[in-house]
Amino acid sequence: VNGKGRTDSASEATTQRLSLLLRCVRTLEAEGVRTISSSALAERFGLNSAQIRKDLAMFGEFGVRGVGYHVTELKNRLKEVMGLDRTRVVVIVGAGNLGQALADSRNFNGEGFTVAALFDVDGRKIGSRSRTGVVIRDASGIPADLPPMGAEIGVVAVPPDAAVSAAEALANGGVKAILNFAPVTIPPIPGVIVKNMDLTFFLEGLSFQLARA
Amino acid sequence: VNGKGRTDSASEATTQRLSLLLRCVRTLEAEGVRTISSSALAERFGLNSAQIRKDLAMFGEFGVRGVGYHVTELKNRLKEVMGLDRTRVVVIVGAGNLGQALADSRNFNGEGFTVAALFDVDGRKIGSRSRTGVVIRDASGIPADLPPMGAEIGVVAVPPDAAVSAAEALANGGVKAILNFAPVTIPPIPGVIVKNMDLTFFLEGLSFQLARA
DNA sequence: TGCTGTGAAACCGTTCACAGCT
DNA sequence: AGCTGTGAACGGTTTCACAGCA
Repeated sequence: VNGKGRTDSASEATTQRLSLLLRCVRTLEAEGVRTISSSALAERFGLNSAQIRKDLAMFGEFGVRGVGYHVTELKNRLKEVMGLDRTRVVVIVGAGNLGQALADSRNFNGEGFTVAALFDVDGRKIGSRSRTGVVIRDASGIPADLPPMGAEIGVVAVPPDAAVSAAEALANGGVKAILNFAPVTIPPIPGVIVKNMDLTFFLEGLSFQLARA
Repeated sequence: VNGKGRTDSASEATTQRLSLLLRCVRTLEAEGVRTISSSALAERFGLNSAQIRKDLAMFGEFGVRGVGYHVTELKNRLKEVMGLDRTRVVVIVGAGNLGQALADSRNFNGEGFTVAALFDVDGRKIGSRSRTGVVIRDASGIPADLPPMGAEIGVVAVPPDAAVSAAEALANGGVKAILNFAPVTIPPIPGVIVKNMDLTFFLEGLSFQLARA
């Protein structure tokens, strides 16, 4: 809640739409488009113009009546609102296939994020590096190692039975948000945002839809 | 829509809850619990009992008044309803880090799914196998190779600019559902269910929440 | 008595439609 | 004239509360 009376909720769905919107705006900017109306945006990317306006209105008035939105300004405002105007440090627990894939991925590096380290319990992996050079450290050092790195986001990419303790170690190390890939519900941790990205749910969701098609 | 007047919608949220419920029920079964009421289930796993009953009621009446649900029966009914009582064949396009991680993952194998093949354009990878033995084939053979495998689900794990054509190739090969990991919107394909699992959205979502905490 | 299944109520997010600014 | 920003209507989902069955 801020002083101007806007900015209340910001639901899950809104959040996703803002990410999508940012991607669209980047595309437009790359094409050299200077200005765009909510309806043109909606038509181009298959969205709803009223919803775009509602979503944006949450963060102030940065459209120009009779004209639309200035593309570059819109992009910067979105990045700012989403906290992408600075780089956040990410650490990943679990240097298995998935953990290394994430550490090396474009998503987890450029544009607001850097992966500072991988952590694992496997002595053979500790000390080596991922393909793009992210160091693999000993998982027992998590609470002590994170503060100097300034890690804000922790990713859990370990087997199910190790997930909860990995999350706790990350929380002890001071991360403020956790992205969990293990098919396990992480119990709530005070002061930490936990987001589950359970791949099982997505696959089972598809299966479910296929079963009733 | 079926003959008994139930089974209409089944929203996204419902679908996810059913997956979660199945996981909970499996846990209970492993603990040897024979029977459980919706309120006990709700309390144990932090859910809402009325919602559990509503979700289940969509698929018939399999609770016992005054008692609750029989755990094993509930599990079997859920598996059936979600189409997990048989094994679906999955193929993955993109044998990079992520593709291989998925091919070898527990999620994508046991419990209703098997990964039959990986596909890639890189000649050095073609013909080799993933760590757990999934063959890597030439991506140009997708449309021809899929039908004999009986592939129903395709996973897109390629760089952004190759994602749309990968999805089209999968559709031509006859898959009925696609799970897309590339940060690109796949245009709708008639007769194919497309689900986007954009990792960028999840990370940006966390950043957004951190920015306003 | 105890719990399910379900109509009714409350809630939330989306869409509509227009007043008002440029 | 054109488009934003927004109050009001709508539709869907969640929660409540209870009738009815074991």
